[in-house]
Amino acid sequence: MTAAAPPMLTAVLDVARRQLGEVGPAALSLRAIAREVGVVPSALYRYLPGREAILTELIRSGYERLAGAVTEAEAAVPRADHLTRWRTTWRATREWAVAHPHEYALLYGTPVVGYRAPTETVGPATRVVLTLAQVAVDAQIAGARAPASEELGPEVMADAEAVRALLPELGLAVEVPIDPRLVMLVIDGWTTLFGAISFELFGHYERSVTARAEHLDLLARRRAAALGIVALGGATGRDHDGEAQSQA
Amino acid sequence: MTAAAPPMLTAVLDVARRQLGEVGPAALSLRAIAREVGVVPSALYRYLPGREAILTELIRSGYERLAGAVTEAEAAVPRADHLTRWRTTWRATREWAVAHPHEYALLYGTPVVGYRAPTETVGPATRVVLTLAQVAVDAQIAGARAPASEELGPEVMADAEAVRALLPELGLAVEVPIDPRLVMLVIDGWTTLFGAISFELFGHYERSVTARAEHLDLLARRRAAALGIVALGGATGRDHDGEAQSQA
DNA sequence: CGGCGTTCGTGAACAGTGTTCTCTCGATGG
DNA sequence: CCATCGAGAGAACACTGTTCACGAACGCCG
Repeated sequence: MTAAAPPMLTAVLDVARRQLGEVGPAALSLRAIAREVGVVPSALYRYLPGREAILTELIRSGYERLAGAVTEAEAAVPRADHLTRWRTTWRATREWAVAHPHEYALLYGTPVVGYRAPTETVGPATRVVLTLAQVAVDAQIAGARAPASEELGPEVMADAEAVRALLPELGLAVEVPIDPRLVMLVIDGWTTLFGAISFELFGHYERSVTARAEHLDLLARRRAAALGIVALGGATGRDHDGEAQSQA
Repeated sequence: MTAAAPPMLTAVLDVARRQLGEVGPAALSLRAIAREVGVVPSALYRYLPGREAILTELIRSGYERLAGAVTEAEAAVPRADHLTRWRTTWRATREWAVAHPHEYALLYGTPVVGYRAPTETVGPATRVVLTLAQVAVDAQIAGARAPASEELGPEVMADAEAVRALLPELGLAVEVPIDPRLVMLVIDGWTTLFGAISFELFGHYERSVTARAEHLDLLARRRAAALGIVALGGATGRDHDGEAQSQA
C-alpha cells in the first residue's frame, strides 16, 4: 500500500520474517533484527513505530502468503471438479501451515498485538474462507444441495444474512441466491479446517491423530458432503440422489 | 502430585494465575509475581526452576479447572439424555473459555513452553475429549448409530484402532465394541469445539459470527447428528426429522 | 561554490525482564 | 550453647523495547 517501500524497511521485514521462522513470535527480538540488518536498534524507529508494527506487518503479509499458496493450488484444479477444489484448498492450507509453523502460529495462535486484530489485517485474512465459499457457491450453481435439512436459530440466521450481504463486495462471484445454511456450512468447514491444523501444530493431536494429512482430508470430505459437494462424475460420494451435475 | 505443597509455592501459583488472568501468558512476569507475593525475585528459585515451570504448572491446573467445570455441568444432565449431555459439554467448555480467556489461550493458543506439551500436562488435557467420548459411547450403547457410512483411510483407521485400545486405561466406561468411525467422529467434534472457541476468542469470527453461543450449539448439534445422537424421546428439540432412534 | 535543512544512523540512557551467585540472617536440632 | 542448614536478600549479568540528543552526510537552492 505504501507508495514505494524503502529498501531499509523491506530488509528489516525480510530479516524479521526469517527470524520469525526460527524463533517464533514470542522470541522475535527487535534488537536481534537490527543486529542482523547491521544497524543499531534505535535506527529502526525511523521506519517503524515499534516492535508491534513489525508483528502487524508480518501478520498482514503472512495472510497474503498463505492465501497466495492456497489460491494458487486451488486455481490449478479444473473448475467443475468442486470436490477436488475443496479438498485441495484444505490440503494446501495445511501444507503451508506445516511448512511455516511459526508464521501460522502468528496468524492463528494467541493474538500478540493487543488481543485485537488490527484493521489492516482483516482483508487478507478472509481470502482462504472466501476460496472455500467460492467453491461452495460454484457447486451450488452446478446443482449441489445440502442433504440434511436443519433449522438455524434466529441470531445465527441474522449472522448468515449479514455475511451473505457482505459477500459481493468481497469479490465473490455470485450468480445465484445464496442459502443462509450454505453460509453457515462454509463457516463450519472454515472453523474445522483451522481447528484441525491448530490442534496438529499446537500438539493436541500428539497422542491420537498421527496420520495428519489423511485425517484432514477425512474432515474435508465430511464438510464437503454436508454442503452437497460430490465427486465429479456422480456416484463416487455417498450421496443418495445420483444426479450428476453438468459441467463445462 | 507433590506430597505437601509448601505454602509459599501455592501462594506463588495463586498470584501467578491471578496475574495471568489480567495480563495474559506472554506478559506474565516472574518479577511481578514476586513483588505481589512480597518477596525478592530470586527467592522464587527455591521453589521453581524458572518461569517456564510456573507456566507449566498453570497449564496443568488450567486443564483441570476446565475439565472440572465441564464435567460438573455435564454430570448434572440425566444420563439418558445424550444430546443434552453432548450440547452441555460444548456449552460449558465455551463458557469457561469465555470467562477465562487468557487461561484458555495458555492451554489452546500458541504453545509457549518449548513448542511441545510437557508430559505432565497430557493427563488432565484429555478429560474434555474423554467426556465427549463417554457421551458418544453411552449413546451408542443406547442404540445410536452414525447415519452416514464413510470409508476411513488405512492410516486413519490405524489411528482410530490405537486410540480405541487406549480408551479403557483412560477410565472410559466401555461395555460395547467401539466402531473406529465413532472414534474419528468424536475427534471431529472435539476439533470443531476448540476450533470454534479459538476462532471466537482469537478474533477470527469478528466480522462473521456474532451469535457465538447459538452458533456453537449449531455446530454441536451437527456433530451430534453425525454420531447418531438424537434428542430424548424422539421429536423434542428443533429436530423434526422423523425416525427417532430407539433408546433404553 | 557556500550555506542550509532534512534525513539517517549512532550512542547513551532508562526501565524492565529472567537468571545466577554470594551472603546473611534466624530457627532448629543435638 | 553451639552448629547446621535453609529461606530469603541483594547485587550482578545479559538481555529486552523505547526515548532522546547528537553528528555526519546528502541534496537543494541562491
